[in-house]
Amino acid sequence: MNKINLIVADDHQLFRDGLTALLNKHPFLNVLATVEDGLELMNTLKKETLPDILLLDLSMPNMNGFEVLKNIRKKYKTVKAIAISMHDDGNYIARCAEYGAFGYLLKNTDETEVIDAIKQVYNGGKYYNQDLSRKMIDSMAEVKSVRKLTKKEAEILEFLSKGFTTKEIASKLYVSTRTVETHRSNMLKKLEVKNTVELINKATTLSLI
Amino acid sequence: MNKINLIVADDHQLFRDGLTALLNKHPFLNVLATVEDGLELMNTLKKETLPDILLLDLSMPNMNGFEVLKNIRKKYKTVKAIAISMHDDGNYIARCAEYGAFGYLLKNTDETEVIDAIKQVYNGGKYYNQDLSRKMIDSMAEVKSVRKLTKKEAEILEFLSKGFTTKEIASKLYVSTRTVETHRSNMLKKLEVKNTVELINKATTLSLI
DNA sequence: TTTTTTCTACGTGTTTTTACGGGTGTTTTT
DNA sequence: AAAAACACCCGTAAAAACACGTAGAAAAAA
Repeated sequence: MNKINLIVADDHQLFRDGLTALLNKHPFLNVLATVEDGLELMNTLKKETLPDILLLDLSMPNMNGFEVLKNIRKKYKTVKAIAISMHDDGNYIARCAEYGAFGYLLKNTDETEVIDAIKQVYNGGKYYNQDLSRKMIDSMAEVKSVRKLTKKEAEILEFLSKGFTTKEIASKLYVSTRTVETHRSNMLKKLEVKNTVELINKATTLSLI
Repeated sequence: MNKINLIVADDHQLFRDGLTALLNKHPFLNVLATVEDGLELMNTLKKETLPDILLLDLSMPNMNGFEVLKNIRKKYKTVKAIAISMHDDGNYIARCAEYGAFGYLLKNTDETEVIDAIKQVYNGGKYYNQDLSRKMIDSMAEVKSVRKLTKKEAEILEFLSKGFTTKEIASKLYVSTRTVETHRSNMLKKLEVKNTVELINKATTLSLI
């Protein structure tokens, strides 16, 4: 059996190194490289041998895990990504599945499960454990009903989440306050909430923000 | 030189195991146990040999790192805690210092720094690197100026952060909406912000919430 | 090229927030 | 023990934000 080549992507060096130390105890695994964000990853893939498996943290600076997944699927079809996240969140999981991740692991999983997942994915399978699959299905209904926010809406949401007032946002975007209010109000309807604080809370849990 | 006995506390098993694998490569370190939350830690300390050093994640369920630090200082004076957090946040660091942590490390530090910190603390020193110390000092002024929120204010803030409206909160607490508004407005002044969203943002970064 | 969606904006009536002020009881300082 | 500071409560009036409907032009999708 050939060695399985891996790359580990996570923004916390300690986690990265720890995980590598852990993986390296297994003689059939070979960690080719570790990177701290999506950008570095893409550069590494350009230059080095392609790995069989990519262990990918979702929350990274520069280019997050979701972006990475999209890119990988386009440019490096042979690389199979397994997401590693600390969020036990149906929406995250669903998005990973959608973007073509071959597996999803929680950071509070154990060594055995990681190894299992790697083996399974390497052999052509997928690894989403039951608990996670259920969460994903639960969140589906909700996510679908939300569709997406439009560009302008997302832009305004961004400002709202930083605490800017309607007036401030209007002047930044060179539109009338009414327009900003309309966009906000449309978002309230889309997400079925009643005020800005709830909007931001919900947008956050749906990772729209 | 005796071996340095350690306990690792973190809610993510993979991080815990990874860090342990990493520490165990060093012959003078000995990981006595790993635990996944503050409660389990306190139980372990009750029953087992006391460690020299405790590597302590701050964000854990059941009993978080800050609570742990308080307890440690009361009951187990010989155990020296080093906080390991992913938050590069002056306020966190300051609170750790206040509660008697002997060091503060970021999760994106490297192996060398961890080992350094452990050695230094074991030998009677403290380990707060320069960058962090500066952040702490920066945040000091701000934190002090904030004083504390009163009970009622904190209560109302809690509701606000969950997206309840003024009216809803008023009826929950059996006071007029005007009162709720007054409290909110006082908080806005205290934290020097201009609306509820900013209030919640700031309260969060100051960990008042 | 139709059709649909998105972005922009307005009007009107309602609700919420803000600014300013006042009152009572409790705790802290002097 | 008196004075000062704080915490909590509420009112009015004006300003801002909001709800809800409408609607045209531009952009995207079919």
